[in-house]
Amino acid sequence: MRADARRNHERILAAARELFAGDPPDVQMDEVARRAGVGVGTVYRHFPDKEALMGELVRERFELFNVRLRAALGDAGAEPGDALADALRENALGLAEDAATRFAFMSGGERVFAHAAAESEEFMRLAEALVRRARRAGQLAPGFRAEDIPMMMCGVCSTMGRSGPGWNWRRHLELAVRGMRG
Amino acid sequence: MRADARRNHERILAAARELFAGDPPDVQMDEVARRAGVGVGTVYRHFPDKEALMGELVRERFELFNVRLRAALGDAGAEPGDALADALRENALGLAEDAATRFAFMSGGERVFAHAAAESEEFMRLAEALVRRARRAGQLAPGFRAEDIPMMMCGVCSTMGRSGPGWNWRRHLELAVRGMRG
DNA sequence: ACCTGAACACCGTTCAAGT
DNA sequence: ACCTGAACACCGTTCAAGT
Repeated sequence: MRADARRNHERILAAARELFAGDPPDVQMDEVARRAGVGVGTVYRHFPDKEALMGELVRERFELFNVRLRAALGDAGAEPGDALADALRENALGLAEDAATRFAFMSGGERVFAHAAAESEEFMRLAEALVRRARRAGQLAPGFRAEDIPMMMCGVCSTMGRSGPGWNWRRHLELAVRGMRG
Repeated sequence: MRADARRNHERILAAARELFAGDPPDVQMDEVARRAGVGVGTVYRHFPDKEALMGELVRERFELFNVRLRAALGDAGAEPGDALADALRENALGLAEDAATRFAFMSGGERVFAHAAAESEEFMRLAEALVRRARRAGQLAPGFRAEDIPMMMCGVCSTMGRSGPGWNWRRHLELAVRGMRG
């Protein structure tokens, strides 16, 4: 990839992140191009369509999730149940601060997740290892599975950035964590 | 309201429900009009815009939710904690079978909920009464509040109709219910 | 190789004309 | 009062021309 192309690629992603963090449903491709300082055609050269742009945000977020899970796995000091719960809390916080990616997660279709397939599979492997450890230590509810984690994180994500009396994603997360632990 | 106008109103809503249950993001207003057997202008005469159409779906769903909560309140036989949990299960099932309204819930903005304000306030009153009873019976987790219910239902809703390994809204719901109960 | 932006297609919304 | 649907505006996407 030519140097200018690589720079454009990054600029387009940065522009998308900034704009989607603002008023996500109203983001236009022309606007992304303008903010990135390129023509619309260039946006489409790098990302086949709008969904692909969102897919890349999701893929990068999974990479960040995985960094946290790996750190939790490497941390031999903490109680396994706490290590898992804290990793989920940190990941939730990261997502709460990234409205652009939340939008991609919630409104993106299959293709968005297909683009992050490798990273989400790695996520599941790491989550399974953490769950196994916590289970052995007797710190999880009997029927809980690693596969429940994406659902619960998706649920907590769906309450982020929404307003309403009593709406607080941290409370929601703790409710879910209580369901996960014994 | 004239008889033909009332009939059109119902037809438009029915058409919207059917179409939004199919491929929600692709539903067009022209298509709603065609299926309802009216002109597009008539759709707009009855509903100021697309969001208003979704708002009405949400409002009617809250009415159904409230029917269940009232029934649970009236049922003196069951344990209060079970009465609450079962009402939530029934409401979740209703929503799971109604993809059109799920779309309205998840992708609708503030206006969608503003349109259902009266019904959602009634929902909170009923939920608070059920929670109070279950709390007195010692059947809820210490910090749980009625205000947590919309968050948890929103979370479970966000996993409905999505596919993925292990994705099952009933499991997600039971996880949340375990967090709610002691 | 890669970039540009005018042009096209599609769909939400309006409004002049009709009953 | 209410209905109709052609017309308009907006925005995702393409592609011929450029470097």
